[in-house]
Parts: sequence; structure tokens; C-alpha cells
Amino acid sequence: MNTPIESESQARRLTPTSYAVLAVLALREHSTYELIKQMRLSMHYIWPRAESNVYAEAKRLVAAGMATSRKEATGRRERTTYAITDAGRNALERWISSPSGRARYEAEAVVKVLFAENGSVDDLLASIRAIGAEAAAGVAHFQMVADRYAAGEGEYPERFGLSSLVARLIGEQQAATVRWASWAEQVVTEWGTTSGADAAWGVETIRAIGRR
Amino acid sequence: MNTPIESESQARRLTPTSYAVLAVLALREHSTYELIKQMRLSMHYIWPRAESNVYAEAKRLVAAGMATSRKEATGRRERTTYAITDAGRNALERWISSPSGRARYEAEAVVKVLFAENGSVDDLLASIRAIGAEAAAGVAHFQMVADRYAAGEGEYPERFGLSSLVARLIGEQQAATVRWASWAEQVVTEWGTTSGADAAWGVETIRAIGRR
DNA sequence: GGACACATGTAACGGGTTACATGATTTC
DNA sequence: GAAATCATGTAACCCGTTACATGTGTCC
Repeated sequence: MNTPIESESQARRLTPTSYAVLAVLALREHSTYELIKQMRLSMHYIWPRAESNVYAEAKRLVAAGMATSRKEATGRRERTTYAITDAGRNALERWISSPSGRARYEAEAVVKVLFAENGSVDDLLASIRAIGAEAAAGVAHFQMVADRYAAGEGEYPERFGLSSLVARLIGEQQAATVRWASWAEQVVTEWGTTSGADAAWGVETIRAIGRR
Repeated sequence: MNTPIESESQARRLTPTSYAVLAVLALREHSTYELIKQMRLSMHYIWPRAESNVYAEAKRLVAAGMATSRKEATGRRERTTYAITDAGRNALERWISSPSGRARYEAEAVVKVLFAENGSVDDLLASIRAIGAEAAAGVAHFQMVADRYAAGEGEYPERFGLSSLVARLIGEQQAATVRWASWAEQVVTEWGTTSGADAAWGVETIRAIGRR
């Protein structure tokens, strides 16, 4: 749902995307491009947005009085740098303590698994493998991040406690997905068709969720 | 060299949402409301969409020649019922064997964890608990579904193999989230602040991902 | 001096959202 | 016979997307 929450004046309602950008600005001022780089690093797995949207969002923050912008020149091009205002900090604090919208997970490949009876077993196996491969890439990504910080090269090391809390959550979800994919691949291979199990098997499968 | 113009005879590009509706229609014909009920049950955790969007999507499918619509009367109101066409079945098969878009996870509460330095420890704990509670509700939901099928009351029991494959994936992700939440709650409680760990702890935490 | 990544945006469209509206059916 | 709840939609806005456009440093 993610309903935007109301801010004090009649300024427009901010979205979670607004607060995500605002929270990055709370670290220090950023040019739009730096903002985008930062969002790519930190938000990709938990609040993904197209980069062009960051440009629009920064402007909206200025219009709402949450940030100020300043133009510099690099050669003949301009660069816009944004900084958070006091009103912005206040809004950010209020957002942090407000209830959150529901989490949302969407995965086209999983929809294809659900409706696999419209294709071949190989299609089903391909979807399962794609799901597993994407999750494995995610797990590997976080390990690389850890390596960077282990080498003392990461940004904002003093914030890394919070970052790794989040990385642990996403990483464990991805790890669970990887385990599922290799299990599912084996199961479906044994089936040999897209409908090789009965309801009793399904019940057992679901009841086994969360058992180690 | 100018921009390619979309010819109006060319049907619009279908979205995954289109195919999700189409796949439900492939089961049997549905009235819009039945469609919505079915989507609520089966797609909620893997491709969530507002219900009003299903009305629009069904119309788009008809415009694209993928489905036909038929109106009946219930009292003074009309009810529209949709059925898949042969072109629709073909498109569905082609979709099933095509590469999928990337999975997407978005969670406002997780963003709040990442930027918890802008609030109190209690705010952080509240976000962690909210994440855990939502995931626990998901796990419980799938157990209820299993109970219904165990009692022989579920729809399409012959498809339940595929359904439970998907339920297992989502369920394991949610179970991982529940485990994370109780771990994170304990960790943050020990910290007593929103920044109680150093980079070395973070590195260790991330490296522990996936270890049983 | 060409290629190529990095940097910095704008334009237009549409899918998906929230909000609204009202008819039928069941419950008590 | 009131009040839920189930059923069936429409309207409008806007965030986020895709696609485009072009400048600037650097490497070879």
C-alpha cells in the first residue's frame, strides 16, 4: 500500500521514495548523480526505483521545502547539488516512527512456475533455475560488499552495523531461495511432467516450511 | 531516422499482469469478480496488484484479441464474463518459455531499518518487529491453505503440486524473515543504540549468511 | 582522435494506485 | 428492515517507466 503520510503544511504528500532520497541527503549533501549512485548501492534490494525517478524526486523535495538545491558548473554543463533542510530532518524523523506500508514481492518467473501447466517441463525447470541464479547472484553481491568493508574500503563504516543488519535479512531470503531452487529442480526432474504430484504431497510440502 | 511509430493494428505489448490474468482464464472462464477473487488467492504474494486494475486488464486482453467478453444480467446489474481465445493460449505458451524480468522486493520497514540513525532505538525495534509480524502472518496463511487442502476443500487439487511449489518458496522466504527478526531484535536490544556495532561485526554478520 | 565509460539530465506515456459509487444478497 | 458484506464497476491522478539527448574526462 505504502500510503504517503501527511506533512505539516499543505505541502504534497511524500512517498517512501521521497524519504529514501531524504535519508541519503541526511548523510551529507549530494549532487544528483551521487544520489543516484548511492541509491543504486543501498536501495537496490529493498526499494528499487528507476534512476530517472531520482531526478524528479529531488525536485519534488525542493518544492516541498524538504531540501535546497544549488547549481554549479562543470565546463558548460550544470550540476545540481541538494541538501536537506531542517523541515526535511523533522519530516524524516516523523516518518521513521510512523507505521510502514506492507512489503511487496513480485517475480515474473515465480508466476510462470505457478502456471507451468501451460508450458513444457523444460520451461518449468528454466524458470526454477532462473530464480535460483538470480538469488545466488544476490548472495554473492553481499559477500563482495563484506569483502570491501573487510579491506577497509567501504563508505560510512560507522553506519555499517545497520547496513549489515539489512544485508543479513536480504541475504537470508536469497539463501532460502537458492536452497528452494535446487530442491525444486530435483523434485520437478523426478516428476518428469508439470503435474507430477497430488494434493497430499502438496500438503506435506507446505507443512515442512520452516523446519530445519 | 525517426522514432518508430507504433501501428495501431499492432496489439499493445502485454505485461506480466496481462499473462497472469490470462493464465487464470486458461483454467476456465471467469466473471470479473471471480477473476479478482482468484488473483487475490493466488497472486497476492508473487504479483500483487490493485483489484481495480484487473477490470482494466481484462478489457485490454479483449482489445488485444486474447480474450472474449460476454455480458449477462444479475437483476438490474450487468456482469461481464471473460474467456480465453486461441490467440490467448498461444501468447500464454510463448510467454511461459520466454525469459523473465527480475524479481523485485520492496519493503518500507526495511528502508527504515537501514536509516534507523534518524530515529530512536524503539523506532528501530518497532520496524524489526513489524517485519517479523508480517512474515509470520504469511507463514500462517500458507499453513491454513494446507489445512484446507488436507480437508479436501481446496480448488483445483490437481494443480496443487505447482501451487505448493510456489507456496514453499514464499513460505521459506517468510520463515527466513521471521528468524531474522527475532535475531535482529535481540542484537539491537543488546546494542541499546541504533549504532552499536562496528564494521568488523558487520563483515562477520554478512559472512554468516546461509550458514546453518 | 576514436571509443568508451562517466555524468546529467528531459519528455512522454501508461499501468497501477486511491477514491468513489451503487446494486444485490445474506444475516440478525 | 437495518446493516454488513458480496459483487461490479468508473474516474482521475501521478509515480515510475522507457526512450532519448548530449556533455566531459580518459585511455590507448
